[in-house]
Amino acid sequence: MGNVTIRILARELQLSAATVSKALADSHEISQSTKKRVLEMAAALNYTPNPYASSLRRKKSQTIAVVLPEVADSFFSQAIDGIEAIAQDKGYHVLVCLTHERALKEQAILHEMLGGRADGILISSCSETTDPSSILELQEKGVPVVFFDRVCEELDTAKVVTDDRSSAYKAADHLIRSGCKEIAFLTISENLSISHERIEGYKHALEERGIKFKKTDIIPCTHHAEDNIQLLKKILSREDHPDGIIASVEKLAVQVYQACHELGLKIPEDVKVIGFSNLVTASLLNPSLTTITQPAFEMGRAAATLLFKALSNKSVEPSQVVIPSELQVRDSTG
Amino acid sequence: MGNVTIRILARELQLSAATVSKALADSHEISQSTKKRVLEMAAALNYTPNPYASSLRRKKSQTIAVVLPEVADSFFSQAIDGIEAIAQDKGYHVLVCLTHERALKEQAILHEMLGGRADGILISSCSETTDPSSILELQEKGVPVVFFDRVCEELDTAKVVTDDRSSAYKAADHLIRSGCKEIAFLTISENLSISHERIEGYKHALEERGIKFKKTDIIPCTHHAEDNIQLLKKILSREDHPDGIIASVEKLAVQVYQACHELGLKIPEDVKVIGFSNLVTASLLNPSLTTITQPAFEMGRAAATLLFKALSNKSVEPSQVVIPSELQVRDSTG
DNA sequence: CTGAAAGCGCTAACAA
DNA sequence: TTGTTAGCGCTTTCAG
Repeated sequence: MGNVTIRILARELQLSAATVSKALADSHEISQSTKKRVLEMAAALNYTPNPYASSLRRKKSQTIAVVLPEVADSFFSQAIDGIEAIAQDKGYHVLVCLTHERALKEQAILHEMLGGRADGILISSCSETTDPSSILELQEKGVPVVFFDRVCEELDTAKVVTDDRSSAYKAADHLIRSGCKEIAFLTISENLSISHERIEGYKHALEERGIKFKKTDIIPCTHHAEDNIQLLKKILSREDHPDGIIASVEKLAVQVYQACHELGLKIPEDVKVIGFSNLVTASLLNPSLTTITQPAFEMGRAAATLLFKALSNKSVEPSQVVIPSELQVRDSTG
Repeated sequence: MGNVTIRILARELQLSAATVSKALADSHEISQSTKKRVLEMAAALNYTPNPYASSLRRKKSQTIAVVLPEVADSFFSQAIDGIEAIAQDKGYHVLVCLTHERALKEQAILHEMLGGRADGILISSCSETTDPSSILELQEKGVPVVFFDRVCEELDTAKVVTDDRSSAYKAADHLIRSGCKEIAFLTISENLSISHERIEGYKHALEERGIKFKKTDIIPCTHHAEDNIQLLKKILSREDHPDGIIASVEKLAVQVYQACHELGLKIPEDVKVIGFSNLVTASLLNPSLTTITQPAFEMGRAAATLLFKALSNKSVEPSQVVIPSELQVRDSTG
């Protein structure tokens, strides 16, 4: 590889490696003139530091890991943009680790993080049950962990969430006001904190409006689009199908549209639809989709900001930040 | 940090560090019984290797870097999913580096990669001009670089692209057959290889159908949605506005819809639209959007596969893989 | 202000 | 089959 190392720079400059290292780090104990010489030589020889040597020595990787279910989802990709904006600003790298909604994968990733690959972790947990042990170990080791969106309630970490419960309340309330009598609630996993919160908000709205909650209106969906569409078609083909649907996950909203299209059902006449979604195309859909829009980018930024605060303070305060979502009424509930 | 190291394992087991290291690597020169003991002790003490020590020593990071403009774009996020699927399978990590379409940022990232942070690089270059020097240096250092989608023509690297030229040809041809007389072509950067290819295909179709190419029909757009929408509204407000639009970038297709909505223009009656896009919602838009759908996931997979081939072979053949896109005719050109 | 020495945790030669 | 030794490239005392 014949790489240019600090030693080589030092030899060329007739200096010690230590001095060169300090000069490159802009240490105050090095004279301006030496710094200048070092920097020039570094540029001339096209020196690039070996990050791993530095990490090993300093026990810091200048890297944060983002652990999340997938990236092909508007919420997550926007959140990554927010995270990355902060990280880049702080001179940190972002390792993206996808769990594909598999608890085992998530555990493996987190366990691996114990090795010190990342200085801090941002996580939006997968829909299967989260095993808190690795998280706890990470915290014990002083690796700050910040949950965002899909948090783990049992854990005492910093968290960034949106107002899931009241958003779901608003969604359900809006549907009821629009005339819906039976509202189905689509979810991917009931043991996910946000699902739970959202279901509570939904229930609350029903209660308040004197509609009795039917357990069968909570529709557990899968991660397979086709299966969901089949299921939705079955439900929507019934004589007494729901006249309102809340899709608590972006993808599910799309699938409802697909199912309706295939069945020839009219939105909002036959069924009104509202989705938790960050789709840029929401307003362009046929019909335009009423959404609960989450502040994805801001949540990413906020989570990263909390993480870096923990990283500098060394004190990991388990604060909780709530950034409100917004109900955007469009034609699908009109 | 009191981390469990190989030395500690060795001490507990009354073995040498080397033996433990080899046992953990499942080396053939270690007896089964010793391996078993080591593994058990490692599990008992919850040992996790320090990846940076290993990287430093082996001069391999087990990490690949993906350098791309942004992640909040269906093409890129799907491509990442494809890349990650392969990387995870090979036991590699994925560092996502965003350029935000800034050439300087891209250069900085690539330069930094010279330090050995990643064993290989996947890149879809930004829309500003790419400086090939860092890429060349990386190649000289034996770091394989694979371009995908937005390739750099001057560089002799492995590349994964789609059939941009013939796709654009098909798009333009389809519009002409649908009755369009003047077709605007929206692009974000003309010095981007794919823009160039696509424009060529577009020109070719015009020529073949006896429509004279007007340079003013190539509309250079920006990365600011609002600016683009203003521009589009200006163009579409003209008496003699184009009756067909090819959006060569996913976001631009969405912006055309927005501009038309705001102006009250009807798609496809007033203007027909076709977009290079991987939007899952394309078929649900109002009206459904005719697309050139790129094989994003497959391109990601293919690029990663090429990279790993280079990583194992040590021979970086500058092969070029072309995966065709698909014209999906929908109502926006009906 | 500069340098010498030590070592982060791991692994590759080489020896035993 | 196991152990000894050395060192990846960097940073951090501590001494000069």
